[in-house]
Amino acid sequence: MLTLQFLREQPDIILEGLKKRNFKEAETLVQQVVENDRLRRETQNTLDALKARSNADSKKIGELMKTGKAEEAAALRASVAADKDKIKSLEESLSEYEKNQIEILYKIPNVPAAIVPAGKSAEDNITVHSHGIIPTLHSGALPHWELIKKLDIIDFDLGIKIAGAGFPVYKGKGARLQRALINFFLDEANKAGYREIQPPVVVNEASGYGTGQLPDKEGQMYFVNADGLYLIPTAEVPITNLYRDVILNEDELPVKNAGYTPCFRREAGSWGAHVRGLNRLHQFDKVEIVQICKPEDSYRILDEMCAHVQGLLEKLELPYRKLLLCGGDMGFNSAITYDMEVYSAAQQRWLEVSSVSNFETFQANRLKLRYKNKESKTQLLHTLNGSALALPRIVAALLENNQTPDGIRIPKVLVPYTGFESI
RNA sequence: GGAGAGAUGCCAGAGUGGUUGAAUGGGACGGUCUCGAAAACCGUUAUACCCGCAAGGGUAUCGAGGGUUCGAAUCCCUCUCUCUCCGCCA
Repeated sequence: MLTLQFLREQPDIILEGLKKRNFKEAETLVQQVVENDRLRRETQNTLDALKARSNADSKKIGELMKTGKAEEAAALRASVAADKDKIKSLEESLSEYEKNQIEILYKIPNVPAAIVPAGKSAEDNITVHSHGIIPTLHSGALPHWELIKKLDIIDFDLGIKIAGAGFPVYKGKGARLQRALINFFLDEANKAGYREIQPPVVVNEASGYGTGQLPDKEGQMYFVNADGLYLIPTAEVPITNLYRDVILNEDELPVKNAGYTPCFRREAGSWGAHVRGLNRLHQFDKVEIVQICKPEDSYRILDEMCAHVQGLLEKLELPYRKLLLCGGDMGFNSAITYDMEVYSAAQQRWLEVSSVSNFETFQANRLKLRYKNKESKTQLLHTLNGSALALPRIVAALLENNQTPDGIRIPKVLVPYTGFESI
């Protein structure tokens, strides 16, 4: 959620930035906020003055009663009663303006950072870095959905039997590979200075609003009706919400947390081509890294986080490319996003395995996440997060790229975790 | 699932209708004292919004929402959450 101050003081910068997202309603919405805000302030002004008068009068009545001047008190009472009616109607319109303000603000996406290119779709993203060699596979090489059947390590049919499509069952070396990757990612995060967090995998409504999944993406989350809880689509939600309504001290920054959780996504309406096998699931595992920092540090930290993710991919010996997303392909909350994609050799496709974003104050404003600066003024912080990493597509790429006629070769760095060198 | 208790400032905890944004204690911060520290003493210690160049002023907030009243932390209603005991249970 953009801050009102920003909207009020620099609407031109916002409109200019939102053009890069190809966000058509920008002008209308910004105008609405500014106008609504003007009316809100006007109303609050008269309301406050009226309340001030009635407060003072009430105090006077108390004094008059004490000194036994009942008649004067009665006269004042009448005038206060009259004010009260006005106060009530002004309060109603004030809360109407406040409600409008939130509703409009929820509809305006974050303003892209200066270096984010304009664009409409994934085709306008910019490849800023690539690494590794795309492997040439032996003849008879298979896509991962064939490999997992042949090796009997990941079973979609069993998942369908006990849950539904998109909930695979990992078996034997398949399950152990999952556990190995999770532990590897967590250990690497720990080495990089992240504190490990194990959050709940369900969150309440307030948390959904805090990180911006609600109200927009309501249909994308699984919802437990009986208890009003949402299954988390990413560990970003619980881990960032730990800091909802928090004022940090400057010396606690930056906050670096990381956590492994299963992630649940309904992916409503997004099934079809290109989503075979592990490419898109309803439940998957992911290690997420989350940082909270002072505004002036966030772009340095964004680079640091990207470097961490790239390091993981390099250690896993996976060819990858790093994309700077264009305005139109970026998430609603993000000011800038880098995607990491690995090459999946049998599918001959790039697969997104990580998304590293700086939200600047956009999330912090909703979360009321602030810090006290040196002048002991409270100021909004910046939040960032990134996948480090999401498992299924990593597994898909590992299986496809590392297949040999004799089996799947496990990357060296993982062997201490898996306890085996090939599948 | 059954029964009960509670929700007040950073924390603990008082306050049952009229200068109560809120006693008191603790913590934290600043100062005095000290070579330094401890102790003691003094002081400071909320957030949001509005008006204002500023100084400053106003409004709201004692879980949330509504009601009674000229006036509510205090009375009434609804909701939420937490805790305790019992039950169930990894």
